[in-house]
Amino acid sequence: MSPADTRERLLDAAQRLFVQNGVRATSLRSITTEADANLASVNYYFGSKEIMVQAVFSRWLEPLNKDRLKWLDRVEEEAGDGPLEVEAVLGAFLGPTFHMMRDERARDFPCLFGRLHAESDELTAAIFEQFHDVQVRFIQAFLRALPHLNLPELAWRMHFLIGAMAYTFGAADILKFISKGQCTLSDLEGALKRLIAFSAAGLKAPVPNQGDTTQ
Amino acid sequence: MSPADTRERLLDAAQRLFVQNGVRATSLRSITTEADANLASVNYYFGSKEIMVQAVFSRWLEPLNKDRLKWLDRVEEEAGDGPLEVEAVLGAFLGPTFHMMRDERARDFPCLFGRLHAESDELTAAIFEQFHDVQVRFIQAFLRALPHLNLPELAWRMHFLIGAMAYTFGAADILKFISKGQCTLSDLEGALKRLIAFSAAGLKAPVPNQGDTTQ
DNA sequence: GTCTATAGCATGATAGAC
DNA sequence: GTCTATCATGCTATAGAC
Repeated sequence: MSPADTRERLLDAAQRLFVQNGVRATSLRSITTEADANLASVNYYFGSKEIMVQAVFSRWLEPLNKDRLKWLDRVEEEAGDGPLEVEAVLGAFLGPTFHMMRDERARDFPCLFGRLHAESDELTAAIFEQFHDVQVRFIQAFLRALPHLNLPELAWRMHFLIGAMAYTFGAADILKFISKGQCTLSDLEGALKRLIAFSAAGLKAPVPNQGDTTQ
Repeated sequence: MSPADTRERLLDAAQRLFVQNGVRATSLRSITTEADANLASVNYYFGSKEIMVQAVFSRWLEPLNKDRLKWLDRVEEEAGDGPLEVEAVLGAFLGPTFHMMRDERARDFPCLFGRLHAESDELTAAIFEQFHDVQVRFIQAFLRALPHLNLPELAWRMHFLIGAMAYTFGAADILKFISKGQCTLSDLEGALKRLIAFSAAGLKAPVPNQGDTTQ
């Protein structure tokens, strides 16, 4: 059932517990117990809790971001010299995360990542550095798809978009609460479609009048 | 400078440290040191750390939610029997939070609350129960302002909206990162206007075709 | 590679003097 | 109300047997 390799079992167990209780609140003891491994194994395989936390995140974040870029490559290729569709760029940005939830072992990673934002640390800062390439490429793509936005306006709207995404995964229980149990994340296609529809409309909205757009 | 009352000083210090380091990671020792009070004072005034955490949140959340309802009363009154404007309902929902940031003592509460979502607990569940009235009233108002949405579709969109809001306050450093330092939360009016424009467009967007809308 | 045992430290809570 | 001192517990990390 679970992989034989202790190192992988530790990562799986840590990920599961991080989702449930947060990174800080999860002890090495609970991880090694859950992984059916020895307390000392974490330090044997990783050297410290912090390095292990990094490993938990990098394990899925790296392929996830590669997926996003590959997907964006395809979208840009198909568009050629023509206009770039916002919905397509959004699909490249959001799709891989939703797709990830079809893989049983990666399933709870989007939830974990959604929750990470609140536990910001020196630790978190290191993780967000992995987004540099994705950030640069998607800013370019969005600017091309949304010629009515300048960089600061786009930055605000990407921020709202990322918030909506992070919250969708990290706070699914609140969705259930709002909808009186009628909405859950289990319909992944529907959720993705809804998030794209919502944020495409938000991104396309005209910029409201104001004085200074740089703050 | 700081209020003379120890109890208040403890709440202020706790709030400040919770924003910086998270609730779980903040020790009673650091709180009492920051508040210039004795280690035993937390247990003297509150009985336990958990009760104090509740107090930190209730202190601002209660007036905040009352503000939202009063603001919504006014919006509904002005609309009379006519149509209800989405932007006005959004103003009632979001405005009080932004307004709160003008009060020096409450300033970092929206950030704290934005970050809370990721530290969900039995503790958090109790806090979210304070939203019952606000939730009921705003769902009604949004349904009236957005007749093309049914409850499940609205619930999804409110979820996206709350995510964007929580992230705006809780992850302002990421906004700075995306915009290469050009965007900050310091222009509150601008931020509120942008968030309303973005989410009004998202809420108004037509519902994309799909089979089942209940999941 | 896996285990036990434990060092060294920080935590929340409390008892009791003032 | 405020303080010191301390308890019991839990934590990360490591040393060293097997």
